[in-house]
Amino acid sequence: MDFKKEVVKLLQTQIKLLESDILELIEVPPNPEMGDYAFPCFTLSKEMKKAPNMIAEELALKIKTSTIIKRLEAKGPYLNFFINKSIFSETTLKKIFQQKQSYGSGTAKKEKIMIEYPAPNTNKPLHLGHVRNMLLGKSLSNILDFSGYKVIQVNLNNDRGIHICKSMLAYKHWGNKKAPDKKSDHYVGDFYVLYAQKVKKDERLELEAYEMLQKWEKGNKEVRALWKKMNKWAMNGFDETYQKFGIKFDKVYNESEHYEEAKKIVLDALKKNIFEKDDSNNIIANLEKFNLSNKVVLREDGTSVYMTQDINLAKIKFNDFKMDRSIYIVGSEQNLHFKQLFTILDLLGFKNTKGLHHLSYGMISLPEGRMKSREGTVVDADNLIEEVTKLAREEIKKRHEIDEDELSKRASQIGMGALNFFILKYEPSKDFTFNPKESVSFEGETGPYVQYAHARISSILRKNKLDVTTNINFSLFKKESEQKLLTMLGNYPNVVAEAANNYKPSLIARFLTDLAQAFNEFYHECNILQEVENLKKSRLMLVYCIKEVLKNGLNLLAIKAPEQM
RNA sequence: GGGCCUAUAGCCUAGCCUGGAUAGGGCGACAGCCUUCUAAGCUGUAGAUCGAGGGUUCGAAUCCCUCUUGGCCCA
Repeated sequence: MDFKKEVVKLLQTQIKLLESDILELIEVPPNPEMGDYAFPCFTLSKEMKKAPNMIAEELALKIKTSTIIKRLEAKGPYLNFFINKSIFSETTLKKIFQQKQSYGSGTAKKEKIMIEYPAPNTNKPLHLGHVRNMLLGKSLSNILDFSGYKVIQVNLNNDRGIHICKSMLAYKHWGNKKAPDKKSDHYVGDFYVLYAQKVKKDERLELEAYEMLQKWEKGNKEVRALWKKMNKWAMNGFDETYQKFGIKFDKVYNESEHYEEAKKIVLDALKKNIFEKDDSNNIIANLEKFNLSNKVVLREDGTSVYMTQDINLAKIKFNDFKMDRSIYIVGSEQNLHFKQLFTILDLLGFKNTKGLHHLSYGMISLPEGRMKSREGTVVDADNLIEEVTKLAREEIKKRHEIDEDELSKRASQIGMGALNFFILKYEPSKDFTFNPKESVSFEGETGPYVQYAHARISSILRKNKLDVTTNINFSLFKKESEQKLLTMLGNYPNVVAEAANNYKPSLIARFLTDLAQAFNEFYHECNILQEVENLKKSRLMLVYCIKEVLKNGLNLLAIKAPEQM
């Protein structure tokens, strides 16, 4: 049942516009009292040389109603359409009841989409920036998968380079060959911070780190062994954190495994005159034609830069998966880098440049300023999880006396719910300041607010199961709050599609706040269990469907929907 | 010096791509609502020259130009 199409059909009986043009024009009135769809008559007024108000009034008289569109009304320059509410209620609710958790999903598509995230450096633990990255990657994967695409999630470890050697060097000097006595990536990170402190007093360390890198490049056994050991610590630690966010990768690439062959591609392209040499003998890509600054792709001493790896990895990944689209989730400070990368790949004749996309997200800073790993002024991912879980635990304890197992389960669901939602509700491109004290709240536009609505419905349905063995009357939803809910439920598939098309999980988060809010208004206005049998059944059906959609949307944001809070 | 992004109430934010009917929310403040389905909730009040100026248009928070602010990047 497509109500909008019906509006188009009715309009076409009187006006000579294409279906697609009319669809573009149709909007939803700001207030439900004004109707369900509106057709603005401004554009017609030029052609017909009449005031839009007049046109609206004439059309209102001429167009005949149908079973689906019950009434139409001219309101100023708008022609407003009122749909048959009970047909709408019935089709929407029945659809949700039948499809359950697949309501809003897209038809299976052939298109394969690769999502690459969070691509950490293996010399320090994951921080708040990675948290944003991981949540975007994870939820976008969920949304695209739900929309019917084949999603491939890959990670890339930046596991070689001078920054890695710095942690290694500090460990070599002051680590006393000890095994980690804490989460192993944090242990590695401590030596990175230690290096930064020591190098301030002794500049020679810098040279020493550089020598270590050279030894590594030459395959020095001792250096390689240390490198292997510490990288394993780092990656094992990351894996634990990925698990907390429910992240799994289809494939993990390591920079160290590919950096040699990457150089060959560059040298080869130099021979073909695709690249050139600059005054300092670096190999560069000349991008002047594209209004981009030139980019070094291989240093004069033959060492590779990030760009060298990225060119090669783009090819490797494509050969591995033959994906149609490839989305890199990387911070906005690398906007130029990715513009250059995609242009360079184009120059090199890479087949799939149209499918490349940099999903850029804004910086997160702290009230004190920018986060700096070297100085230890970062919000650590694991500590953050611990903190929000602890806060959630305290909130639960204020309200309930429950056993430890249940308590820790709920605390984790609610704490992580608050964290995920807080970060995902912002548009990816927005910068924001993270204030640890104020940011993770459980009231207002938050994850727990949405979860709470879900838990309330669960509680109602525990007390009275939804009975579908007898007929449900779908024309009993007379309250404004009920109508608002029905409209929102019907619109969910459009929201999901928009989130998928624009790579914006934030749209789902906004929708969920609105739906939860509409439910809470309804909840306070209308009783369910005390109502007469007919209305009780209808309302149980309504809240059942709201619960399904809340859970559905939360899932897309990788947030659990607790039955009890 | 060049490029990209940003600006909406005390604070955070939606709307901007695709111009349209009174600029939505949230936090905080103030005033109310728990013997009734979970008060992590609900209702109400106060709070916005949509950064500034100009232009396009019947109509601009939305499109164009200039300037300012803050951020990121390149040299």
